Amino acid sequence: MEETVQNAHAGLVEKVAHYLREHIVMDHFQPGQRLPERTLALELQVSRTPLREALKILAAEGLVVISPNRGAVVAEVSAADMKEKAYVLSVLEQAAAELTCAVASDEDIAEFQALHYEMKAAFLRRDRQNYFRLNQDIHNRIVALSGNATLIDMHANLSRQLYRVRYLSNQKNDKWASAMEEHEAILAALEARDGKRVGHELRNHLGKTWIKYANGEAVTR
Amino acid sequence: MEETVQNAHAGLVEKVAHYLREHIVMDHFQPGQRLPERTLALELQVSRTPLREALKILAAEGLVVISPNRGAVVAEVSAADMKEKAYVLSVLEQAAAELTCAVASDEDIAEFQALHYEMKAAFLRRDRQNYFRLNQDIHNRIVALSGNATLIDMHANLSRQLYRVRYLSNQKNDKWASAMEEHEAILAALEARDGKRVGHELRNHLGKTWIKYANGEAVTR
DNA sequence: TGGAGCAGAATGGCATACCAAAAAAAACCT
DNA sequence: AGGTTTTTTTTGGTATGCCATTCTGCTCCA
Repeated sequence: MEETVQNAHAGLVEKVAHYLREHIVMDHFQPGQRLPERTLALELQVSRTPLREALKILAAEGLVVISPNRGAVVAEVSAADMKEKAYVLSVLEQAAAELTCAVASDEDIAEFQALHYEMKAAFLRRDRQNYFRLNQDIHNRIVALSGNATLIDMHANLSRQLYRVRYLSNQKNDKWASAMEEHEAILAALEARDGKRVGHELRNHLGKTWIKYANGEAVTR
Repeated sequence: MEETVQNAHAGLVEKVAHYLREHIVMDHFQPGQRLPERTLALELQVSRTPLREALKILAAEGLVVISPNRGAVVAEVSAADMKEKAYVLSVLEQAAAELTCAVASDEDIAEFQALHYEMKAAFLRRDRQNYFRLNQDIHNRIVALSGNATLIDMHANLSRQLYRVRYLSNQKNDKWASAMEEHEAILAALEARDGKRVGHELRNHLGKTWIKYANGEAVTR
């Protein structure tokens, strides 16, 4: 865990790990694809040592799978896996929401409102790109405000693993309008600082999103 | 993540990681204690390479902290950290319980009953050791039956990190009787296959356990 | 006497070399 | 020609060495 703002000057393995994470998550590496150490090391202009260490980290995060004497492979993610992860994600967000409601300041709520209406603007303009970004932002902020570092880390981790799916889901979501409505409900509950309700709405919202994805099949090879 | 039954013959890093995990979790290494590569490698009779890789894994799991150019240190666990983790643990167990109730077979429930009454026997004999073991067993089994691998992994991970605290908490728990009562309630809800209720009782149960700990201060240096 | 500065020792970071296991390819036998 | 065995090549696992950074404690100066 720990999420030192990485990058910059810190260790090579962090950079490598960060690089690989991004590429896996953004789907530049296919699931199942092998990650041969020498080749990759050559490409990244680093030696095998930091690369190997980075791979161990990614394995611990569940993004790659390392088989003994067989090396690292980009983790296969079945629709079932995604559903599982999404479920846990929703559970975590629900829990975070309850905490957040208990501690959010007026300014925090105001910021949620601001983000929400920005997002609504993006929705009205059919600007999926910004809608997606703001949507993510709101969800992350709900978790961030919870103040529970463990929760935040785990959420961030899951969120990363679902990024790809979530992004694609956003692109072709035909029930966009209803998703927007659900967000209205979330905001309303936030304004009322009703933790249980926010949690419930969130869980409902996320559940729907993912069911939509799961049915539509997708991506995962 | 990933929890291949490891051990046995698999890679050296797995063995080293497993060894360190156990020792950290069992409190054989003090929080804050440095883990110098050369020294440790010498002790474990391995070279620095697999040790370093093992440390990266443990860092990803949150058991050690690695600072750039400064090496690995057993993660400090403040009472606040523990409370955070315990909270998330309770959230995960609650979620797992709901799933488990939905899928548990009659045999599964029977096994819960069996374990419960074994535990009750240990309680009546004031056998804290076995009480603890059975208690853990029940909680783990509830999660295991959920069928959600992500949830299971995350729970196992958190559970490890809390092992030390939980163990000590068990040793000096003066509200043992009420804890036992809570477990009665959990079993009853399980028998009724009332997911919501099991989840609620579990969350309540765990919450109390940890509050007891947090007040009593402890361990954490 | 106390603090700033400066060796020297300790330690982590990265690269490389060597070994063993597995996979691929080639040769051989039927 | 097909399949099996053997050899070669590839690839991951581990050890070690060198370099950079940090830490320690000593010296020297105010």
